[in-house]
Amino acid sequence: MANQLSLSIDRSSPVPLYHQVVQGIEAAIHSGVLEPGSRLDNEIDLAAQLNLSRPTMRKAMDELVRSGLLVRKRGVGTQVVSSQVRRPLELSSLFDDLSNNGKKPTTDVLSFSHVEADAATLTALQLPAGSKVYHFTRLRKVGGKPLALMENWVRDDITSMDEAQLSSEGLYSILRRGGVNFRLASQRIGAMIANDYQAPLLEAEVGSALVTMERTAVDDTGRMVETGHHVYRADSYSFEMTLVQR
Amino acid sequence: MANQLSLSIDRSSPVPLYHQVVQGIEAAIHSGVLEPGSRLDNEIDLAAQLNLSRPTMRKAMDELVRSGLLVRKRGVGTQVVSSQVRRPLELSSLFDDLSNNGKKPTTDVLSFSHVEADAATLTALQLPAGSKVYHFTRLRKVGGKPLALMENWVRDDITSMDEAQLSSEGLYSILRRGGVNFRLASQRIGAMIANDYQAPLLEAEVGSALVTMERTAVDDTGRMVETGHHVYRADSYSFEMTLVQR
DNA sequence: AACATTCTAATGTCAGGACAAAGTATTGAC
DNA sequence: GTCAATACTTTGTCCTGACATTAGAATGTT
Repeated sequence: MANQLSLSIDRSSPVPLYHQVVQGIEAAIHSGVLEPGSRLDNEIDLAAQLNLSRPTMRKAMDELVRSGLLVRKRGVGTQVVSSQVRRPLELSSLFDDLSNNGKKPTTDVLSFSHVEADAATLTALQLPAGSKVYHFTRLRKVGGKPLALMENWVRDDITSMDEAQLSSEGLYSILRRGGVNFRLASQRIGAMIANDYQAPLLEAEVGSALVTMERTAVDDTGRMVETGHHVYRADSYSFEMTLVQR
Repeated sequence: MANQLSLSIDRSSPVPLYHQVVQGIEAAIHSGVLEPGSRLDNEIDLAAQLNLSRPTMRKAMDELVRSGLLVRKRGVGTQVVSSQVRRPLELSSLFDDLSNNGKKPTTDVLSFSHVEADAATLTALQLPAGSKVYHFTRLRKVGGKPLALMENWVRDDITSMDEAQLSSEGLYSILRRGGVNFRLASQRIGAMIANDYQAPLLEAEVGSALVTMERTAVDDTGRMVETGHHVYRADSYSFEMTLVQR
């Protein structure tokens, strides 16, 4: 079962060794060098082949198992699962997702204000009473076709923003440039019926199906940075994810 | 910053040390002993306090960071994020989820057959032409109220099943007892409008919003075990999850 | 007082070793 | 030939040790 996956490790590179291994195996799987179902060499041999220690090799494989590309079984070995399973949902904005897929998203800023937060927003962002937030509504289109209607509230003590920025790039890239390091987000996905306000904007019929998402994002200092309520046309958007059993 | 979280580690227990630490810290966070925003002692001290090595302590904290309960920052320390963020979506059945929350779900088996798989199912489960599968439709109720309408296809070369089993327990517990070790599932969540068939069964209006989920589950040998198409009443169900930045 | 430099504390990465536990395959007894 | 006991392979857990990197505080210089 010697599956020679000729990876090359660059010890002078600033990217961690285990991460180089992760990238190498990912590439091998996606390119078809490692076929679904094939067995890898055992951890010790693999580590020896790459002149790495076993813990480093294990850390790399841990990540691949977590992301669902590999499957391990004690006493048996490690197998490649199906390469066709999709990547797990990531912490990124819709704008980035679309851009990365070669699409050209555009944004219409329907409203923009810098106002005192209402009670619900204060709770969601855990802000003291009287705090001000940016509040805006955007319509995202791809190829001229409306895809998503997005309402967001962003705390104003991190970076300033204006309408022009929002219409030319994604919210998350603005915030990242403002020094925000996102760490996690909790979100809820559901469904609703397009109402009189949403339907014309999304160029859909009143009563057609929409996917809803509510999200609150937290940065590395534990601050709640942003909360939003988005709706997507159900005929052009859905959430894909991979769940991994621990 | 000595945050005495008096955990006790049982070295004779079969549960791994790092997992005992995970459970202990989780409990401390949920019970409020560790408040959101508070800083933990550094890894080395914590390990010393519990008479553990640093790698073991780190592995425990890694898991907590991954699940979104802790946030680490190099040169600074480790903080508790927010106790109110929910646990990530897990690989379990709706039946288990409801049971664990103290609900009493019931299941009506609307149809059940053991037939040759159609083309779409053969593809989804990656089976050879002519394979037979179990195909059934179930209606799940909680407190007498319909919640979900579920259509599933299960390969028949793992365990046999019948209508009676399905009406008394969840699909996943049947499969687990049949020796299936689930490893991962890929799923897609979207929305649709209730049609003439779905609406009366779910006791909803035709045209009301439904959350849709398509899922294919893979076991530890890489076999596609089950695929299904579920719809949920949007007014009583949504998917909650936590995304963690890697 | 403002700025650059140095120091310190904490997490991040990596090594090498040891033993435990779980499956699988082999061997042996009947 | 069948079944149970044994050996082997592979992953799982845990340890000790070392150095790198980063963020922030303290310090010194201009």
